[in-house]
Amino acid sequence: MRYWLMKSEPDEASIDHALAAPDRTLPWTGVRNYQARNFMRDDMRIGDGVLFYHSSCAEPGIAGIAEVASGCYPDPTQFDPASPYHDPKSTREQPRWLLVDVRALQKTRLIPLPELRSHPALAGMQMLRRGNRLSITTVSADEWEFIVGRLAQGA
DNA sequence: GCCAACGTTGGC
DNA sequence: GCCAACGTTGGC
Repeated sequence: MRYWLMKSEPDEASIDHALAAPDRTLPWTGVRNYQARNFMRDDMRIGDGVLFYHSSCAEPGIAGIAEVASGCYPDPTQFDPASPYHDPKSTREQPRWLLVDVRALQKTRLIPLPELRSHPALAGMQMLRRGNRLSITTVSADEWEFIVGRLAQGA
């Protein structure tokens, strides 16, 4: 069992959107970075824990807990010329981009980015590293325990 | 809107 | 393969 942090812009897909979706599950469309794709392809397993992070918004931070709900499969938006995620270099025979389904488990209180940075226990978090832009990053078991078991209380 | 940091592209 | 130019991310 591994743990992940996945960024989403709440205007597009917030924790509330996920909780309101059928089976509380959203296809995680739009990943267009090879390292993030490879995490989904090579390392994610169904049932892995996910910290649902809101980015590019007024208050960025962790907004909920989720889980990986499917194996990876081609992201259909890459084939859609009308989609902002369209990739003309991708074909159905050889798709470049993959996604997994993510099932929301619970909304937490919003745990803001500055609060995450303030905890020495989280100093090594991949997403807190300087200049990090990856939309999917790894979370250690200790970091998961600290965030889910401590910071997320009082939701 | 600014800008630091990083990834990708493409000419050579 | 190098690397400059360009595009994107994302916090502030």
